[in-house]
Amino acid sequence: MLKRTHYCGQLGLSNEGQQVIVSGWVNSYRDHGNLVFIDLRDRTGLVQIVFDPEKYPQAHKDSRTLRCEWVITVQGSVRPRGAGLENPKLATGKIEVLCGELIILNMAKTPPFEIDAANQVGEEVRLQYRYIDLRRSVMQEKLAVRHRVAKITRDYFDENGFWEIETPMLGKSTPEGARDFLVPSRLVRGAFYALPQSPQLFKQILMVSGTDRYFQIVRCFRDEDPRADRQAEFTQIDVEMSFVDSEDVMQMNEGLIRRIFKEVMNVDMPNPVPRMTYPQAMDEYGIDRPDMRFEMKLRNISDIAEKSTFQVFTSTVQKGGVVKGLCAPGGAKYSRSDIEKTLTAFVSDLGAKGLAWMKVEKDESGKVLPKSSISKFFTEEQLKELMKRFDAHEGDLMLFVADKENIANKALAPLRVKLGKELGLVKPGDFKFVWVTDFPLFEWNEDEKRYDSLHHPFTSPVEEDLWKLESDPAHIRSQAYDLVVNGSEIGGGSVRIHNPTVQAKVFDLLNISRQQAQSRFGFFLKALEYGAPPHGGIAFGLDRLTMLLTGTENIRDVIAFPKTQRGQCLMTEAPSDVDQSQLDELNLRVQKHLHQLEQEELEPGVGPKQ
RNA sequence: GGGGACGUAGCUCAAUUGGUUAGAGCAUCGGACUGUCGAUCCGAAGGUUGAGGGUUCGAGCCCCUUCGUCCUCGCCA
Repeated sequence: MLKRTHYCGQLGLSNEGQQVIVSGWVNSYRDHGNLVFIDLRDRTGLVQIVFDPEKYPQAHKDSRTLRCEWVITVQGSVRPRGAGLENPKLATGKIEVLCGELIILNMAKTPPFEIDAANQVGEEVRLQYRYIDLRRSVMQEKLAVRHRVAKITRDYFDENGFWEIETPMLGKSTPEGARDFLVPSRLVRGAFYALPQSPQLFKQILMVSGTDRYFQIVRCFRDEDPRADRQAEFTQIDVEMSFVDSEDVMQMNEGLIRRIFKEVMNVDMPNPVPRMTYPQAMDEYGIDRPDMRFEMKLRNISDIAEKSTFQVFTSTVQKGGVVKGLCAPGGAKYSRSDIEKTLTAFVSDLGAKGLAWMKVEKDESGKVLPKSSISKFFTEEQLKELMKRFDAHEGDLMLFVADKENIANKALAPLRVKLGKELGLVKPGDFKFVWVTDFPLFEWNEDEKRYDSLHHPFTSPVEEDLWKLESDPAHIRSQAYDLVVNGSEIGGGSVRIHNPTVQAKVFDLLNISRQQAQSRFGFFLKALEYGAPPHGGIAFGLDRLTMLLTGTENIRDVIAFPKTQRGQCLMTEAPSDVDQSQLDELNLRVQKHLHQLEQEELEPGVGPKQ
């Protein structure tokens, strides 16, 4: 076998005159009857191979049979291309390899799509033939970035005294949080493992174990419906530290992100990273993960709205709701139908009952005032006050939602981001980092008439709020923190409860009985009683981080073998039926749906689609 | 579970109001060609219009069911 001496993309003028051996896939071929040209591809890039019948007739003859995606090895000499023959589109375009010996290692069927045009090919086909899709340089770059992030993570934590410790994949199901993926046990009949939603309790127990500093790049599983930026199977950079407060955890871990952005993107993350409290984030951005790349902050105008004669506003405020809005700079260019069709539809999909609007324009007398069908319900004084509240100028568009505060926020936050992008307020290549802190420990669950953890039940309250556990749980702040980049939460964590008494009180408030707590988390509560150090940690979403670093909005782009929205792998066709004998061993029986049975009746002997 | 978009040749897309034999580009196959680089030129082949049912003289198009992909709400401690 001819052993490779160089990667295709590495060759350049410095190799002039050298005998080289390169291997890879035929990216394209151009047969002139006389000369034959091949662009050969490996993961580093392309290089042009020339086959000259006068110099190497055998290689030339063989080269005429080559087709795209065949796998070949070429031995030849590097030579500069003549004047005017260089290809500026190719990194190796100043040279070419004159082939002396061609070895065809493998032929290939015609690929289902052209690799160079794959960015226009439907994702379904790309996922079916993922091995071909991944040959593209853009995909290989994403894989490389992901690798770089993992490598930097391991180096960084190693340098700081962390150990990478694996935790079980086959774990115990707990009813809290997301739906579990279950794995039936063969040896314990009728019992199930759950795949981990995160290694949360294990990493805390590792702190009790005296491990002191732990990290893991770990696969997690949550059986919930996917979105563009999440799927059921994902990867966390999971971290935990002992004898620390939240400042220690934030500083240590922003150091990791700082290094990643510097080394991968050459982006300097500010030091220190700006902080924002949860109340401020909700107030000004309507969401706990504010996109700080542009202003356009939300403003509460309930006080002004209350004084108007616009009933939608006044009645909302009287019922305890709010009138909140934003001012889109230059937004007056939206036509009335843009606003009332597109923007109103956008917010009503998010639960808002309507969207009030005012364009800031010059009237006949030259006065710049908000104008719309509802401006007549406001005095000129009030209109001016509105403009002042938003610092609005001529040509701006003010938009308002009147509703319960959480609904107004839920509608306005995505609207703000949509408008920010549409109005070009987001600069490409801009990264804005912020730590969001001071989350409430609980949120009230109206349906269940109890409190829910905002983060998770092991999050520690802020010490000076501890006394409120009995009297005022709704206003306890937690020692939790989220790192947000460009409106995307890339990591979150907290200082944990290490006191069994406090942990028990929290379970009480979550309406988890002592007995339930014992059966679900007994092993963990027991561990806390045997000398738990104060500890805290964080987890980063490796997939989302890689998305930011590669500039994609699709999580499947940064996962080598992703799943579709129904959790299927189109390449392997998982999940699939299993043999009856496997089910028997596990003591499982599968109940078929009616339409499945009907189909089998129609086509005897044909099972459901695999 | 709800809402939306889509599904026509290997790929990306056309196809008038429901009307003749469903077209084009790229890819593929054959041929030509002395330096191309998304080569070019000539020619050929390629279709159960995702599947099933219905309406109709007639369905890619209308209706129903179903399968699949994507986006989204719910969900995601």
